Amino acid sequence: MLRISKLTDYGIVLLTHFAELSALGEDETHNARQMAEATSLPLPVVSKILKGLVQERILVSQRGSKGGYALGRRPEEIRISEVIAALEGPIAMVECSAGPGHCDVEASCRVRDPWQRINRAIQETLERVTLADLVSGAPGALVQIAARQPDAVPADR
Amino acid sequence: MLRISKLTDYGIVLLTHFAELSALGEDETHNARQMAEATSLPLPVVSKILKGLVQERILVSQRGSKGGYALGRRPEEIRISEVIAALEGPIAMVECSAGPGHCDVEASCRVRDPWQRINRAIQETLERVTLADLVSGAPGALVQIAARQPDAVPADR
DNA sequence: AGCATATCGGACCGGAGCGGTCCTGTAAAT
DNA sequence: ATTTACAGGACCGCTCCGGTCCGATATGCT
Repeated sequence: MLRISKLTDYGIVLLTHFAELSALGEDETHNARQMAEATSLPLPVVSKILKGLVQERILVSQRGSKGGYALGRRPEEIRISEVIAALEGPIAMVECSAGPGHCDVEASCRVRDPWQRINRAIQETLERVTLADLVSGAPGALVQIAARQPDAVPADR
Repeated sequence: MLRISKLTDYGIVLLTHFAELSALGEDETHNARQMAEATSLPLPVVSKILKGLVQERILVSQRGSKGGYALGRRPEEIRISEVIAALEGPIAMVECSAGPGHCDVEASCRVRDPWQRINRAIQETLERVTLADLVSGAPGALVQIAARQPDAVPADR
């Protein structure tokens, strides 16, 4: 299916919401519960995703009481490719693209090199899209919250 | 990981071999066993993949004794995107890109539209690469693809 | 100091889908 | 009629994903 994982999809939604809040001047940290409520996503899932994004410095975290998360950089500096890489590892369409040693006949493989190029093309496409591109337009963002119901998870309320 | 399935990867390898045989003037049909031996892949797997490729007319099949498979079109007319679609369904990075009805709040979703564009960009990247590009020793086309600016992602800023 | 809050890091688990096998039916050649 | 080979399934183990939970740590407040 050539799909990204659901977690990554949710991650984009969460980051979009962060960017919207940031655009409104609310640059303080927001905790996981607030983000979960705003996006209608389960809290544990949100928590897991935000943790993953912190490790790649896409978000910065503040522990303890009054703690929470905030964007680590400006939305224009956050590329979609980075988000995907943070949440599901390196972008590699086939194993052998991620590094050597994944295939025992890679020395003689005739398609490895073409795959590398295709992979690069996709990667560069994803690098050209930033978080700022996703939130642009559509003023009146405050009312319209990026709420996505997970279709596999029953609404637990 | 943004990866294609192993089956699809094998499918590309098999098709590459078909194209090479075709370039040598050997245009007869080749049966699954021959292809399995030539690529060192298990016969049942090869059989399964070839069956899938026939359904999308990428290969044509000949039943019975002396039967086998052959390319359904010229290598220049077989796009990688078609191969992926044949073996693992429509190219959709998120469920809601594959069609309506996958998400119950898609009407108000703020990130759906951006995802559609990203999805299209990837799809078009994959459409630009044909089987002929993969077998040509000097993949000039692929270099161009990687360098080309895909205007498919319109900067909507 | 002590308590409450909230992230951090990891373990844990059920289910879906993938990789892979096998079996029965059918078409074609000898 | 027999043999060959594709067609179309069912089937199954295994991995990985989506999702939950818990203990540890860091911070703010009283």
